[in-house]
Amino acid sequence: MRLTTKGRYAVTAMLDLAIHYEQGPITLADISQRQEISLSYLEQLFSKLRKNELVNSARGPGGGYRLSRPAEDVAVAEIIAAVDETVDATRCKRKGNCQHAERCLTHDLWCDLSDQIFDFLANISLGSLVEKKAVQDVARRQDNALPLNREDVSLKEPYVA
Amino acid sequence: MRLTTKGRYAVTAMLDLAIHYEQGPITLADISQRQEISLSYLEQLFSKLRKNELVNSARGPGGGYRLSRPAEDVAVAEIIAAVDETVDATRCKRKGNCQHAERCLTHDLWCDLSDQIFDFLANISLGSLVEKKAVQDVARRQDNALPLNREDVSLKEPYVA
DNA sequence: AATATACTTGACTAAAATGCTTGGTTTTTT
DNA sequence: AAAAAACCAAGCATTTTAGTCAAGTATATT
Repeated sequence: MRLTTKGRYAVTAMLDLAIHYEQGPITLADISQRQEISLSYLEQLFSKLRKNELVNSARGPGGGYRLSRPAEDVAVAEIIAAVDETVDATRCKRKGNCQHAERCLTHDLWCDLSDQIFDFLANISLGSLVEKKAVQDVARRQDNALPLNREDVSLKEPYVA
Repeated sequence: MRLTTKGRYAVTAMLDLAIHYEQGPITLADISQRQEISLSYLEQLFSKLRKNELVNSARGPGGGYRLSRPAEDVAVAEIIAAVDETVDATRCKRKGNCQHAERCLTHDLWCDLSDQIFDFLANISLGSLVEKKAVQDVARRQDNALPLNREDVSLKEPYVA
């Protein structure tokens, strides 16, 4: 299983989209500021998310990204798979050729673990995360810290990390 | 969760110890040949395993390493924790200060996942692995490929990777 | 039509982690 | 004494990570 900052960033960004779904297309600049992820890194991630049809994009002023499905139908496992390409704890990509042409001593153990992790993440949807109180609290804090709306963009000061 | 080759190597080496427990102290050179892990890397891993009291060492000819407890009482999670120092999927080491002084949007998700992985690995003992047929088959293959005993070391040819 | 805004692509890179290697030293047995 | 093993420390080459940067292309507003 590859579980790196990349996958975490992708899930965080997708959750941000889910939370602000009502507000129409969300720009990467907004996500960048709220979640403190560099804009160009987000661009890379969203390129993959779009190719995996997890988000739709709209160009031009007023554009941005939206979830392409209801948040309830998007599993965390899908998001990580979309950006990390693999959800696997073995070294042989489950082929069983870890030691020469054959399997190593612990091959089955890592396969079982991979299944376990995948099942866990496959059964958690963005929708279920949005409903959690802890998530809502953090989202409220982030929105208050950076209260940007399309109506009063002029009010905001430049963001400084 | 850090689940790298390091942790996999450590578990594999410990499983090798468990399988050959009857044969008295096992040298790292034996493990290195059977499991195809470099000797000096094994030394580093076993330094940590010893500090965590998972193995006992004996120096000098006829020396080597043994499990310090019955294989049934050694959880895979302990081994990985001993060499990787952490079994954690969050970026903040569970402190909840992932975003400035506060928690990030997905903090709880990664905490839950870490717990899940830890529970899985905490409930698998070396003993339960030794009993598995797949493991026994691989072990038999490895022993046949490199039939070194303390009695006929002179028979073996230099190992070539 | 001009412009602002948004997305796309690809090359590049600093820093960290990984998996070793080298070169020793001690300790114990024979 | 010689050999076999554990023990230790420093360094290193490669790969991966987590981005940045630059130069675009596309779209919507005005």
